[in-house]
Amino acid sequence: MSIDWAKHSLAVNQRYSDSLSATRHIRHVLLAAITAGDIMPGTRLKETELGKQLGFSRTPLREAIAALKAEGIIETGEGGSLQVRVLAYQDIHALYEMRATLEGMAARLAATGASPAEKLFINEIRANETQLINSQASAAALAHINSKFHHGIFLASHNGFLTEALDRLSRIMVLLGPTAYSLPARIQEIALEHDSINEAIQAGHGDDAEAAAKRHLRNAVKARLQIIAGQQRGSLD
Amino acid sequence: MSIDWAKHSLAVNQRYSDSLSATRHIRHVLLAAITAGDIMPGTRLKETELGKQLGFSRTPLREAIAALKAEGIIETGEGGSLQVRVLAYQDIHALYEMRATLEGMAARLAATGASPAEKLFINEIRANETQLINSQASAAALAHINSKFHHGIFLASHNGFLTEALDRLSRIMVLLGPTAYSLPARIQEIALEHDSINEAIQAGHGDDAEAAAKRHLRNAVKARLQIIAGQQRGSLD
DNA sequence: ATGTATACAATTGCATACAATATAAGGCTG
DNA sequence: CAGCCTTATATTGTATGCAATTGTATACAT
Repeated sequence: MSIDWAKHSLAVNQRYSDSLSATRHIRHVLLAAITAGDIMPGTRLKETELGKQLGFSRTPLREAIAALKAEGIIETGEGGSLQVRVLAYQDIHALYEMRATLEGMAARLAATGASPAEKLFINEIRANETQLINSQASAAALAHINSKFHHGIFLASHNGFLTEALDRLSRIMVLLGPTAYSLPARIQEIALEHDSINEAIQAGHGDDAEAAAKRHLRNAVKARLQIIAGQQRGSLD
Repeated sequence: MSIDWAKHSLAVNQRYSDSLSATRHIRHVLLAAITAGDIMPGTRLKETELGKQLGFSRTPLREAIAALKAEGIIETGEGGSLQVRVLAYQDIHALYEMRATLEGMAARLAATGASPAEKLFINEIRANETQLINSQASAAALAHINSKFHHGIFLASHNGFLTEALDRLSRIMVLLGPTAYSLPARIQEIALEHDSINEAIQAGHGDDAEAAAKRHLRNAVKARLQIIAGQQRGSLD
């Protein structure tokens, strides 16, 4: 395998201006590589090889891996070998079930407790998303603004544990591969669903916001299953 | 500080028959020590000292700490120094708010999706709890059976991510100190609240189970605030 | 030809050694 | 006497080396 680590390194360094410990740096780079699909679930990770490629010794590497194992991104195989976690089919349902509950909670709290500034901010992100969709932006750009919209709601919940739990789930979601923005038909649906969440939050209607968020995620899992069905190949050769 | 590490080590070894890697062993021992109150929140942890006391080198120690940092049990101070996480007052509300949502979800799923065997198991734990209360068992024993009751419901939800999230919250809860079982008046209330959760689960009533679990946690946070108020001392000397 | 056993290579787990940084103390100067 | 700078010590961050375990390949026997 030959992965362009510099690409991921750069994205990290831009934000932290090189003043990141090796352990945290490695953790970010590994996450970025997994998110980008450069390292697929099930890939075996060899400490020696990774260390050489990244230019760090095994000690900080192992610490970063210990953290990622605690988060459920990396798992140890039977013989102690390391690999990127492979999600089972039922994990997908469990994952979206959790997200539905937690994002529903976040939307409710945002509707009832967010500050005016936070609501304006969420509304603005939503407007930007509309612009991007109308300008036929790339799937990556749409996925990015989508993250910002959801994350803005998380933060507006004013509950650090909720935000952290949802962030953690988001990181695990990248193990599922391509986002729903690879389905053109789904893009317009997402826009409508985000609109109803946003409107309920702006209006301060907690019940509506929670319901809208849960609906959004029920539809999201449906789209996800569609993507997975499209990826099926090889198993019947 | 002189902590009886052997006590915590033993508890680990009993269950895993000494075949635990140093990293996992250390992680368990540290968690046990924090849970037992031997290491209070805010305590500074020095790697060299801990390593010497536990009889391991700093490498596995740092890996265990990296995992605990990822879980939010240990945090790094400004100069990179390590300390057991100190929860802020508002963290308590956020924590219980999360638990209310997640335990409500777990109770609902247990009511609607648990197998007959799982429901019987939960019912049995509940019966054991009644026995212990009637026999004036210690606060520690009551806290233990309480954990088993809640954990049984988590597992019966058949959602690994939910179970993991709740386990994680439970581990963070130990940072709050003594359990509600130190309040004699609360014990009977807990029994009643557990009963209504259990009955709803046994009857398969999802809505009722969720509502009962949420009620239980709203009362729990009230009791927790009472404990904290009772611990107030020194600040007005 | 297939199954098994043995030897070798590769990889992980742990410990020690070294480097960099933060903290604290003590002396010097204003 | 107070404040700051300097230095020394303590603690964290990183690298390397060694031991033990696991995976693999090859050879031999059935």
